[in-house]
Amino acid sequence: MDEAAGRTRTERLAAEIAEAIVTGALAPGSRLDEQALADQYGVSRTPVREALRQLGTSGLVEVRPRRGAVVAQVTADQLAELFVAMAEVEATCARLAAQSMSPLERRRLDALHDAMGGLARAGDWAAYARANTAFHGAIYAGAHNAVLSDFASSLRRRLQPYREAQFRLSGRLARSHAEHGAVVAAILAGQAAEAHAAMLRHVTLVESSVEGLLAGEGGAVESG
Amino acid sequence: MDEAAGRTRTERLAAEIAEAIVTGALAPGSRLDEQALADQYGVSRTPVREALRQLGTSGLVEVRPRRGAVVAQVTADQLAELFVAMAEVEATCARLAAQSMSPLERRRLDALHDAMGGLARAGDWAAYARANTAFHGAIYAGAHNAVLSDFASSLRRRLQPYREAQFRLSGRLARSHAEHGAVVAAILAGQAAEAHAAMLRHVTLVESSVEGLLAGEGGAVESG
DNA sequence: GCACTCAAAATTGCATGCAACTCAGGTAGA
DNA sequence: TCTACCTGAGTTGCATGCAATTTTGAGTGC
Repeated sequence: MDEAAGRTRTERLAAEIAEAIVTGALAPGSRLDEQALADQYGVSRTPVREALRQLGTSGLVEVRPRRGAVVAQVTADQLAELFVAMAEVEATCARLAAQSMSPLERRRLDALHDAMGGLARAGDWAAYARANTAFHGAIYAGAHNAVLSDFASSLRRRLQPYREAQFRLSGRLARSHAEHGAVVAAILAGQAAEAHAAMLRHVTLVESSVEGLLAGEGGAVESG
Repeated sequence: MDEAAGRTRTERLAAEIAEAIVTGALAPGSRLDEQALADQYGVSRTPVREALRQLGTSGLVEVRPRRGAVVAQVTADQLAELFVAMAEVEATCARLAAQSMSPLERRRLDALHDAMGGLARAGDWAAYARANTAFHGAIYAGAHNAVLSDFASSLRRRLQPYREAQFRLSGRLARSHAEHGAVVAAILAGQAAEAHAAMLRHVTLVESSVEGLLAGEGGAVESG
């Protein structure tokens, strides 16, 4: 059976290529040869081209007219801008969530946060990273605004390779959980301004943590 | 040589179709038949398909697999979400601009605001609408963050048909200019929080103005 | 008169082929 | 030796054709 029936080849290709980029299987700067990708996935160039265009508008791929596509090269400056943008948008979502989350949503967010405490104490960074995506996703959803939520998700996906590494740093897990605690407390209490500030602080700390990692790796901006 | 040198047919098509949608020449909900568009623009279906996909990811067009593309139908709820998202993102840009605009950028913003005062007094709503785009663009640019700036621009483009109508309302021009005044004063003074609040207030007032217009038109969400 | 079935038409998804452009390597001229 | 030009391979942009799916409309039974 052809998994994912109903979806077109273009969609599946876009998802697979995006996955390969996000996980680092395709390094930033790699050329994305249409014919090579077509051969690799056993399709023709047409759906490959459409998938690359789609990824181009989402920023994962840079398509240069008549000069081929490459995996988007993120400079240190662009990385900083991406982090600032994500911090601001997530903080906005947190503020809106504090204002408009339903009681059920608040309880679920609280429960999720509690569960992550166990993962942090156990040092299970892989599980924590997964739960972290769900945690931030719950806050996006709580903002009750699909436009902001989609944008935040897309930024998060683009930054995933750079964020994930920092969870392996010793002590980062516990600190992340503590920062989340401040966000959750503000949201549950309906304190909009405080939720905004706490989330901005949290993501900004993630950024400086990542910057420390990158500096330690010696210059090149790589996802590790 | 082909007029717009360097650009591909796909790019030109995407720009032209987007223009047609934004100006209302293509009404929301219209089917976008690939062959018909290809005939109309004198190209084959391939570049049309690629252009439609591209517009799909930017939200102007809804592409349904195997079921064709239509001009994105904006429901009243979605319109409200778009306005909230734009208000929040613009407010964020205003806050960042208050923090990081250069002296030159501040002077130019001030000059632009002054010039718009004349247009408002003259009641030249068409010129005011154009200058308004430049005004908000200057604030995006002043945030010094391409990611947020691009997102804000794309939201603004999507909402353009709904925003423009309200400038024709008597008195709206003067009030818009007064609201801008509060934003400019805060940015020039470097008062970040106040710049944020003033911009949020301004865009939210635009939203309620638009909602009044739509309600007055009698139900259907149209661009007028 | 209305709902359901089924086949033909229309439309999309994808493969293939060709022309135009880019770029690397080599050659002629200064 | 260096610059400029040219040539050829390789890649992209686009057109065309075919198969699969959706849609439409006529016909049938209730």
